[in-house]
Amino acid sequence: MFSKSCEYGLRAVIFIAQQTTKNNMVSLSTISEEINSPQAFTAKVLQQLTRSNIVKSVKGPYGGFTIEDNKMNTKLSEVVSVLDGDAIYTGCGLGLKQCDANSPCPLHFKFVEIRDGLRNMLENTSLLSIAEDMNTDFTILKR
Amino acid sequence: MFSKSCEYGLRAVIFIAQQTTKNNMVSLSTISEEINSPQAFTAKVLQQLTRSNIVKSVKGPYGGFTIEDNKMNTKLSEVVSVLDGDAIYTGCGLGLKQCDANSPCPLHFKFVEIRDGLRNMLENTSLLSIAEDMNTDFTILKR
DNA sequence: AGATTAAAAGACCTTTTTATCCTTTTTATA
DNA sequence: TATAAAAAGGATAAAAAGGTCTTTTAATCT
Ligand code: FES
Ligand code: FES
Repeated sequence: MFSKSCEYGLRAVIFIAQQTTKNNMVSLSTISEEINSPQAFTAKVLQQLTRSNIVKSVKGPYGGFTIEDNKMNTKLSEVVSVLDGDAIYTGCGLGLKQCDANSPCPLHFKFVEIRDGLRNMLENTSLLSIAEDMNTDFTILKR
Repeated sequence: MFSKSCEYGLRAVIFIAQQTTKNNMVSLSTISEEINSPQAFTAKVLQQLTRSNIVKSVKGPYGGFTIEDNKMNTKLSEVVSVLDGDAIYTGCGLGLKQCDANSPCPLHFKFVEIRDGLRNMLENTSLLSIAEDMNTDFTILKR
């Protein structure tokens, strides 16, 4: 479904969001331990999210990653879009160069339902809401 | 969503199914032209589908690929499963080693809905039904 | 100022996926 | 039986994804 970059990125940003609700700045090494991801590779992913202004990075002692207040309502769809592009929201399920309801592939109408379901789910899920859920439910970010 | 192998495989098998309803045996070169896919690569994919007994291949002059009557009710889910495995039906959206409702990731319950929607759609769509649809609707397999 | 801490950036390596080429095997039919 | 058609199979190559390592930049604390 998602690339490894995107999986790590989502787990990382969710972890950072959750820690942000507790006012904790978290370092790369903490993140990669807590989400069980390769550290150097995760660094690359976080750089992309930093450049996209989804997370904020702070260098030096006591530095790390955090999410600014007004970014806590970032939707998961934006994170996916930054890391995997938006082919997943617009692409043809059978790989035609573009998806077009006016000359659809045989799977188009069934596929678009699923694709839109995914997009709506991601567009309606903010980092803040996930972080709040995590503080009440028992959910995990590593296994 | 799907790998290139799977996209080509789905398009190929759908094309073969449609031609099968007209009693046409189709050659690799015809298939790769009609679905606009790299011929040699498509050959590899069709070999997998042949070994999985989803399509039948016939060597020699007037040979090619066809689908036997009792295989026309093969579901798209089986084709996807052969070519991409079933991680797409069972895997965690955030990439945890396994998806488990008893210790779910923060996206689990929202993700499972989408994932099951996709699986149900593919499990309920047979080659025959797609082929029949194509004979009434205008749909395409190349662009 | 100098030492230390931590992220950013870029070069590099490895594995997997995608794709091509060429030879071999099978088979229909002239 | 020779020939041509067509799939099968193997070797290889190119591209993309996944991952590591080293150097640079920035912040903090003596
Ligand atoms: S054209 Fe294939 S999904 Fe829309
Ligand atoms: S545990 Fe992540 S989707 Fe089920």
